[in-house]
Amino acid sequence: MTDVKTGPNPLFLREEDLRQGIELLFYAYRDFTAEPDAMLGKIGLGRAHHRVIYFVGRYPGATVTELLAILRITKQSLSRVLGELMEQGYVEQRPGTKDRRQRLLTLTDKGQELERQLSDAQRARIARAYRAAGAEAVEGFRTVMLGIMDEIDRAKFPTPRGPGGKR
Amino acid sequence: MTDVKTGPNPLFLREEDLRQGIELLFYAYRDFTAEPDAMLGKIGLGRAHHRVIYFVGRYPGATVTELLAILRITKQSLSRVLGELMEQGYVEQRPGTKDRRQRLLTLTDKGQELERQLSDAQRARIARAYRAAGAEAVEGFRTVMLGIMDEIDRAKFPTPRGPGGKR
DNA sequence: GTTTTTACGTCAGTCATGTTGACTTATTTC
DNA sequence: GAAATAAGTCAACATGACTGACGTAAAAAC
Repeated sequence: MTDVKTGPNPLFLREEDLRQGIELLFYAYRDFTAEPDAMLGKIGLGRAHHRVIYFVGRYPGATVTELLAILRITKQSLSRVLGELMEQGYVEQRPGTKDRRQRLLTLTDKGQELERQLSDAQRARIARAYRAAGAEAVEGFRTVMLGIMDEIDRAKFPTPRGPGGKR
Repeated sequence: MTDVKTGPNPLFLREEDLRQGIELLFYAYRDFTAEPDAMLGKIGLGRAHHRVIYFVGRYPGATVTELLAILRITKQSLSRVLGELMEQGYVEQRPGTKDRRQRLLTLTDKGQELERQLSDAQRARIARAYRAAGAEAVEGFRTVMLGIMDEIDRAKFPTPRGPGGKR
């Protein structure tokens, strides 16, 4: 108890600090997803559809296998969601040219429009938080979030270059 | 377009930066929840049970209404999960003393033990990320996460006091 | 050139977690 | 005493995940 030893490195981790980290993730994620979820509900879609639309928009021409690796869900789960999105004209697929077994996925115009609307709410939230926090805090955020995620996906986030400015 | 006005503040936000923020949240949360989910699966519980156990452990004597405000789910959803946890001896309730309509929730020893096991995986993940990132980055993480969540719950995270050290 | 692996799809059944809506009981507040 | 609040309950339903089994086409390996 009274674990208050002041070292030269201010980073000693109390129970309290770690608990706070857990809760920050819970609350931030809860609120981060609330707006898109509400929009999706109105058109009869769910969060799973948002994720697929988001990542197909992010990686146009992605294959089903690539999507599965990102989402970490089963083929059967993805299949239903993807099927609904294609049936409703948000996503299209075409056979791969190099490998004709593959289905390369892209967003239709309708899909891009929905993607934009959904992610705009999230982008605005991130932008607001980033602006209020400042560039240095954003770098810290980035570093910690990368440390929280599994190592395997960190390569998706290349080291940022400042805007030619200081440093 | 080309919204690139470089002010004295180096924080100008490109599409790319915001997109990256969205993805950091997705990947970090995905991996943050994976380990407890796997443990819970083995004993026939799910993430919803973890959340209840976590917050009852965090706020011993919390009422059902308080829990509902934190989790933002319906009473009926909570009721099922809470019922299972009580039936299986993880959570207990006793009537409130000041207001006898209330049910004050606490973890049993068994519940505390499970809470510890589940959250240990998450605490270890946070601790690893914090240590690798350093104190300054952690402060930035905290600031940005607070900015992402709705204002209403920020009061749950009082401004940290350094350990009597620098600053 | 046959075998094996891979990419994708599908059918069927199940489970966990959330929702809405209606209604009840006990207790506190006005 | 009436109204509001805290909690619980029943019923029906939607979503998003899972396992397991099986099928097809194409590419890769032998």
